[in-house]
Amino acid sequence: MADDKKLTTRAEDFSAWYNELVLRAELADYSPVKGSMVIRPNGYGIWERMQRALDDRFKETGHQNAYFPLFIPQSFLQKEASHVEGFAPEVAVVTHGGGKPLEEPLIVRPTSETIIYHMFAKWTQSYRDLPILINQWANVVRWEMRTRLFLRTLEFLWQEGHTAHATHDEAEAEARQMLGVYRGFMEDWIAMPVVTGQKSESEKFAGALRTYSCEAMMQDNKALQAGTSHNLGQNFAKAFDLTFQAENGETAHAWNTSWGVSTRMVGGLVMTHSDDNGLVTPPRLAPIEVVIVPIYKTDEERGRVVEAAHKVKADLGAWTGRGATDRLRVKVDDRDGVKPGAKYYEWELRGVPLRLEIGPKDLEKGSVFSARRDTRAKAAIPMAGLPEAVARLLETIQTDLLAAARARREANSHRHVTSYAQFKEIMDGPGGFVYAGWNGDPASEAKVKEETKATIRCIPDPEFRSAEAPRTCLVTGEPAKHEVIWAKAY
RNA sequence: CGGGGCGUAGCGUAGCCCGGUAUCGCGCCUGCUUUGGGAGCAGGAGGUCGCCGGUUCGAAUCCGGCCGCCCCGACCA
Repeated sequence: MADDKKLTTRAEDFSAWYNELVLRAELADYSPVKGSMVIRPNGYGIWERMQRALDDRFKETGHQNAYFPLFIPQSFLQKEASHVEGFAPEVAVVTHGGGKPLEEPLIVRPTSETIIYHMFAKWTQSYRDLPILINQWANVVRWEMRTRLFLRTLEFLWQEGHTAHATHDEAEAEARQMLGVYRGFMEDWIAMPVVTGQKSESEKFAGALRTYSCEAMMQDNKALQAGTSHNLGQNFAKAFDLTFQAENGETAHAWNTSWGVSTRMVGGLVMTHSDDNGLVTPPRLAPIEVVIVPIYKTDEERGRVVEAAHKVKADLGAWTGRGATDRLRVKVDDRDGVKPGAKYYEWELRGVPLRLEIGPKDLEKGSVFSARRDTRAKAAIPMAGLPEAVARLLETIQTDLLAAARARREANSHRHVTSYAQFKEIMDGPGGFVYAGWNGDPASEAKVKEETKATIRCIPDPEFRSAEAPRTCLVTGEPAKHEVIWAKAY
C-alpha cells in the first residue's frame, strides 16, 4: 500500500527513478507527439528562474535580446558545409503552407546561426558596427531518435547568444567569457559543479572553430554536457558574406561566437541533487523556497494556527534583507483534511528546500519547527528574527548542495589512470570521470567509444588538470598530447 | 531502423495459457470521525479491455493485420 507511493530508488534503476520523479513532481509530462514534452508549472517555474538569472548576466555583459524567426529557408542551412552535414539528419522540414506545396521548403530551426548571420551581414558595413552582441530566448527542434524528458526532446527551450567581432581574439575572449558566465550560473544557482574545457574535433559543434563546454557529473556518474560556447571563426561569416570595412579600409570577414544553454539544465538539476524521496531544488531556483504546514487538532486550534501561518508568510514575504525585489518565496499549505504527514511527503517530492511546521506547541514556545529538504535535518527556530534565520538557512542549503555535489564528483573522478585495462574496469563498473593522456588522434578516441561507450568530454581547462600531466596516451601508450576527461555521457 | 517488453478506469494492475461482458490497490466525489511523518468508516462516480478484421451462439481471452508507448543499441544540447 505504501509501496506504490514510493519512487523507484536510484540504486534499483536510475533511469526509472528519473522518469518517475519528473512525472510525479509534475515537472513535465509526455505530450501526444512522441519525443516531445509538456513542461508543467513546477518545471517551468524552475526554468523561469534560470532564465531570469542568466538574462541578468547576459545584460551585464553587454548583450541585448532579440528574436529571429522559427522558419529558415532550407538553402540557408546548406551554405556552411560542416554545419549542414552536422544537422541535416535531425532537421524538421516544412513543405506545405496555405494548402499548397512551398516553392522552397522551410526548415524549423535546429539552431539559428544561418538566419542570424544572414541578418548580421545586412546590418554590418563598418568595423564601427561591431561588435554585435545578441541573445535570443527561443525554442528549437531537433529530430532525435531517442528522447528523454528534459535531457533530449524533439523540441526544447534554450537561449542562443550570437556575436560578431572584428578580430579572432575578441571572438575568442567572448566565447571564453560566456563559458565563464555559464559556469558561474551552474555553480552559484544550480549548485551543480562543472568542469570547463575544450571539445575534441569529433565532439565540437558542426561549423565551429573551437567548442568549449561545461561538463557536470550526474549521480549515476555519467557526464552531462550542460552548456556550450563556440568560437565560430569566420566560417559563417564567409558563408553568409558577413563582412565589414576595417579601419585600414580593407574588407574583412567578421568573427562569430555562439553559445547556448537549454531546459536540459532542469534535468541536470534533478540528477545532481534529488534523492529517493523526490526532487531537491537549490533554493535560488526554487519557485517556492519555504512551505508552511499548520498543525492542529481542533477547530479552535486550526483557527489560531492557520492565522499564525499566514502571518509568518506575510512577515517572511515583507522582509527586504535580500533586496526589495528578492523576497522570500513562501507558501502556506492550509488544506484541511490532508494530514500533515501527507503534506510533508508531497512537498518533499516536489523539492521545496525548507519546510516550516507551526502547531499549538510552537505558538506557546514562540518558535517554528523547520525541516531541511536536503539533509532532512530538523530544528526549532525562534519566531523573533525568523526572516533572517530562514534566509540564512536557505543560503546554507544552497552552499551545502554545491559542496556535496562537488565532493561526489571528486570521489568519482579517477586521475592518473594509465592502463587501458584499468580504464575499462572503471567504465564497466562504477563509471565516473577518468583523467588520462590522449595522443590527440581521433582514431584512438573512436576506438575507446566503440569499445567502452565512453567519450572525451573535454580537454579540461588548466585549473581542472592534474598536478602532474599524464605522459602517455591511455589508448596507444604513445606520448600524450593532452590530458582529457573520459566518461559515459547523456 | 535492429533487439527486448508492454497496451484492461486518471495511475498501477489481476484475469488471457484452459472463451461466458472485468479483479484489486492508489487516486477522485459525498458524509461523519480524524489531523506533530503517507487517516478510518460508510456510500458513490468512473471501462470503446490500443485499433481493424476473422473464428465462435458468445472474444479482454483464440487467429491475422495494424498502431502506439517504454527499455537497450546506431545519432545527439
